[in-house]
Amino acid sequence: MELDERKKKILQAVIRNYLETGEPVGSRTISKYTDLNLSSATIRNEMADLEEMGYILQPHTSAGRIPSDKGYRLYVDTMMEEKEREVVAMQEMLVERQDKLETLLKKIARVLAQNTQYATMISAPQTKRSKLKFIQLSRVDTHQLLAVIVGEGNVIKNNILSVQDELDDETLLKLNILLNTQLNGLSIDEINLGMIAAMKQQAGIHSKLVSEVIDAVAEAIRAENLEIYTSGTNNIFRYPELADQQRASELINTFEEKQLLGELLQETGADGDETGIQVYIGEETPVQSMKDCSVVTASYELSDGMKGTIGIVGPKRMDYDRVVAILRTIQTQLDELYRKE
Amino acid sequence: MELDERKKKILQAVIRNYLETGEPVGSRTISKYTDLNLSSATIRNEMADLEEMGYILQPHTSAGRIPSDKGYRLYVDTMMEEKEREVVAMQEMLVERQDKLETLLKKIARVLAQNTQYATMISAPQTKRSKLKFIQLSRVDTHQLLAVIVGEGNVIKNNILSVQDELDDETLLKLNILLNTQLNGLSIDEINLGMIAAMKQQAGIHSKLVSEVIDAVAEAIRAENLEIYTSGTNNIFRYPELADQQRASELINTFEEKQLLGELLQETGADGDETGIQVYIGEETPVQSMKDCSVVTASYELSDGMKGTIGIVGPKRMDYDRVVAILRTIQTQLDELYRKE
DNA sequence: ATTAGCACTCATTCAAGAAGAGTGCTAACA
DNA sequence: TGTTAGCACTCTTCTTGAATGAGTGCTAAT
Repeated sequence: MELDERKKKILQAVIRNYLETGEPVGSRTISKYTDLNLSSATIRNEMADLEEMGYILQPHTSAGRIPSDKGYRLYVDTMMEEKEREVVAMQEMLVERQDKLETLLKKIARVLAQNTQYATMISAPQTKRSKLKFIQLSRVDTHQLLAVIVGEGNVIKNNILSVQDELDDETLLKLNILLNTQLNGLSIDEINLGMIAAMKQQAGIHSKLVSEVIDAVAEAIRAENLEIYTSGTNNIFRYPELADQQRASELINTFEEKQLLGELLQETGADGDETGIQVYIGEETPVQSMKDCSVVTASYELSDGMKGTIGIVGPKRMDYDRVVAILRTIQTQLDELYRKE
Repeated sequence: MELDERKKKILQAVIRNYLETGEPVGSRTISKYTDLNLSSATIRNEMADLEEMGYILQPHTSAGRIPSDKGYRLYVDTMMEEKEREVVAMQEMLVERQDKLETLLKKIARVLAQNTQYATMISAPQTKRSKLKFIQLSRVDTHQLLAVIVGEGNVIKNNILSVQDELDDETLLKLNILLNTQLNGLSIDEINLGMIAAMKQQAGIHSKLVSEVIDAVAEAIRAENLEIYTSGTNNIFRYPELADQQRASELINTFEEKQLLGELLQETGADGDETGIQVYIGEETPVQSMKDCSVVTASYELSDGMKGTIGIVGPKRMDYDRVVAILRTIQTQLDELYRKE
């Protein structure tokens, strides 16, 4: 059987209607809703075909039809029209660049959640790729050093290092100079064991103490924890099909634990189609607790190598058009904000 | 009418039983459950009295009784016995002091949630009170300075400051020395406008630029945002009386927004009885969305002035004895960890 | 003061019936 | 041959009423 133009139109009508109402949609509704001028009986025949082909399904014998994952997939891939309107409102929220990346990301998550009425998440750029701009060791206590590490995009890391013996001012100064000249401009990926060994050698005599510090700094730089900010998790209660205890509890847990979210968001980063936007429908998502949801992810890039991902989680009858449009807007906003400088 | 010994015993039995089952408890149950050797009829009479006095109430005419807020209150104030057992398991989780306060607090929230099966929250100590240990300005870019501020307990604050003109190395060094000598050991509360003015004067000629920087630093020190970490929010789904959509959604929202939590936690800090532990039952909580919950808060103190609060949110039939015992353990743990150094 | 007994209340459960939405199929029609 | 009207059928949902059972309040006896 072939999916001709009329069947497509009917499928589209079914999906659009279901997106709005969340209720199974019957043949009579379609007959009136579309401009096809077909009777409900004809629609019924076509719908039976569409069901056989797997694009829609019936919750029970005498109910209307709802889109299957396959149906949504077709819709997203070929029938969707991005909505431009309503997106502008977000712009003003993002115009000024925050000096703290964390603040900016939290704000984006928040605004997105409010705007879409779905749950949102956003991963901070991996520091692995970001280049070191500045390192500084300072003494805060007799046996404690503070290491401040600044990366591109003003990502800041602090670490308190404990040392056995006391460091004199001169050694500290030397160490600072050494660390900066050696490591400046490198990305964390590029700092390997060989380089650290070389640095230890250069540092010369104080071997024991100094190497201890260098190791600690290397460790601090390396320590990677993927920061993820979420917002609007309680939006899931807006959608009855997600709001029952079982599902809601699992979802909220996933959002709280954040670890699984990380995997989901990172997967997107890897799997880059040209737009950086990706849609997972139902079972397609790699996170089990979201099997009744759809997830739209968009990767963003602040500057070279500083990549993160934004994700929006909602019911399968999510307003794909709008969500994709909004994400695209944010992508360009961030791009403009950080590129042109 | 007077609350005699027997009535108290019956009330206690009703509450204990209700804490376990979550179901209204009837006269017959009490008759068997207690060692009073009274028939259900007698119990019924007593229960009628207790109801009249407002300690228990009937969901509907022919149901058993459940404790009222007033009943819980009496229980918590006079009948509770803290449970010692089971608490030990937490100890090993906290033995080693984390170098990052944030990590420690998150961990506490997590462990508490897992241990109690309630939702938990913990506020980081207010930096207002904490004494400055160390300030450092560094140049990260031509027009950007990084201010690192370390307080007692190794609380670290970073701020990127933007400046109009360029600062030469010498001025920067001077500024650093000035800031440290002037401000070291003071708490943020103590840094007032007069002091800042004096500093500007001392800094001398470069008035414009320098005063700009000093203002920015003062601002950075002052900027107060109460950090709150939460965990186990989805535990509320374990308790049917909280798990319906309306309530659950509101609660989860409160936990996500965190602002209201802040007010709740701060209130506790102010209102210090000697143990630092406080119980809010039902309507007593200042947060509207928790009117069907009970909240137990405990303040902790890391070192002089570094005070924060831990909160546990659960159903009114929360296991008060156990929760209080656990919180008390944590208090002493933190105390030992930070005092003896 | 305590208890046994009994009538009464009310939430909960279940089954049966009615209503309504929507289908599939057949037969008629253009 | 594609489209449509009509009708029987299916299945969910809502309502109703009866049965069940837990638990009470009250009265009378101990």
